[in-house]
Amino acid sequence: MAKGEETRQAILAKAFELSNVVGVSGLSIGRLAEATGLSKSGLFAHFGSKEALEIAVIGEASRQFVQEVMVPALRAARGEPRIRGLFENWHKWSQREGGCFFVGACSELDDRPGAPRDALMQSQKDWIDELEKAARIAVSEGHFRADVDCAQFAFAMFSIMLGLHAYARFMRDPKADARARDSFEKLLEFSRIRPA
Amino acid sequence: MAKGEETRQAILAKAFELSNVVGVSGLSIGRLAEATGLSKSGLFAHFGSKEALEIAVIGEASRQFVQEVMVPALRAARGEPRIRGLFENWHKWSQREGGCFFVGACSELDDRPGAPRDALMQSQKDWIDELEKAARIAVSEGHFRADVDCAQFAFAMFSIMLGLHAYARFMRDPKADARARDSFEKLLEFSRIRPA
DNA sequence: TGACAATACGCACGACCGTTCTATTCTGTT
DNA sequence: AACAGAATAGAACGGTCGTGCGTATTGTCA
Repeated sequence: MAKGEETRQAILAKAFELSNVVGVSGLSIGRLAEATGLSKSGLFAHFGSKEALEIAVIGEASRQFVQEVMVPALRAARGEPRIRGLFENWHKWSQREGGCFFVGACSELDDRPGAPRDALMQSQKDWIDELEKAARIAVSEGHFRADVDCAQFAFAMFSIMLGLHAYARFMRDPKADARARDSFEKLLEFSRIRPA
Repeated sequence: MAKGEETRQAILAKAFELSNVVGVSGLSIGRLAEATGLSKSGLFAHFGSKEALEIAVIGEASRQFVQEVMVPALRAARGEPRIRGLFENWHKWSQREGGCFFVGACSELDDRPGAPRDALMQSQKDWIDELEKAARIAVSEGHFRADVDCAQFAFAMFSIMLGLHAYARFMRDPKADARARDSFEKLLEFSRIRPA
C-alpha cells in the first residue's frame, strides 16, 4: 500500500512541474512516463484516465499553492502586512518556470466543462476568498477604512497580479514589477485609513 | 489570382472563429478543413505549414481587433470619452464565444518562442500603446492631471480587463461586470483633474 | 477556344495520443 | 517459503495530428 502511494506522489510532483510549462491538457501520459522512468501503462494504471490525472495534477498544484503562498503569509502580522505577504509569496510562485500554474490552466479550461474545470474553479475561489478575508482582517485591525468593499479589493488585487503576469511573462517587460508594485501601493493607499 | 485570395480569406475567417474557442495551437488543420468544406491538403496548400497558418490567424485576429475595438473608439471625442469607448469596445469583443482571442493566445504562446509568439506580442504592444496614447490625449485635453503616468495608466486599465475576463469567463461570476466597472471608475477618478 | 498556371483533391506516411489487454515482477503477510 | 495481491511492463488498438506527393479540376488570359 505504501509503495503505490509513494510513486503516485512522485508522479504528481513531476506532472505538476511539467504541466506548469506545457499546460494541464498539454501534458501527455507518454511524456510524463518518460520523465518519471515508468512505462506508459504502468503510470496510467495509477489514475485510470487522463481526466483523473488532470484532476490529480490540479489537486497537487493547489496543495503546493497553499503551502507556498497561503501558509507562509499567515506568519505575517494580521492586516496589511499579511496582505503584502500574500502579494510577495504569489510573486515568487509566479516566477517558476512556466509562470503561475493557475493563470495558464484557467484559460486552458475555461471553455472545457468537466471535473477538472470544477476543481480548478474551486481553487481559484479559495484563493480569492483568502484575499477578501485578508482585506476584512485589515479592516478589523484598523489598517483599512471600515467602508472598504473587501470583495472589490480582492478583485483589484487579483487583477494587478494578472497584469503583472502578462507584462512579465508574455511581454517580457522589464518594468512589469515596478508597474505592478505601483498599482498595488496605490490600491493599498486608497484602502487605508487616511492620516489626519 | 483573385480566387485563391478569396478562399484564403474565407479560411482565415473560419480559422479565427474556431481558434477563439480551442486556441491558436489547438486549432487543427483537419477540423478547419471540415469546417470550411475544403480538403485537408487543399487547405494546407494555402499556408504551407501549421506555423504559417497560426501566424496568419494571429494577423486576422489583429485585423479584426483593430476594426472592432480601436477604430470605432476614434469616433468618440478625444480624452476620457475615447478611453471609455476603448473599454466598452473591448468588453463587447471579449464577450464573443471563446472570450478574448489574445488573452487565450498569450498564455498559450508565452512559453513557445517563435514567429507566432512574436506576431502576437507585437499586437499586444500595439494595444497597450494605444491605451497609453489615449491616456496622453486625456492629459492634453485637460481631463487627466498632467502628472499622470500614462504607461502606468495603461497597465492598470489592462489589468482590470484581465480581471474582468477571468471573473466573467472562468469564474462565471455574475458580478464580474460591476467589479470591473467599479475599479475602472476609480482609476478614472484617480487620474482626473480634481474639482476644486 | 486552347493552353498554361493556379487551385483543390485523394492518399499515404510517420509520429504521437489515450486506452486496453495480458504478462511479469515486486511486496508484504501468514 | 509460499502465496495473494498490488505494481509495473509490453505490445497493440483506433484515432488524430502535420506534412508530402501525384493527379485531377478549375480559373485566367492570349
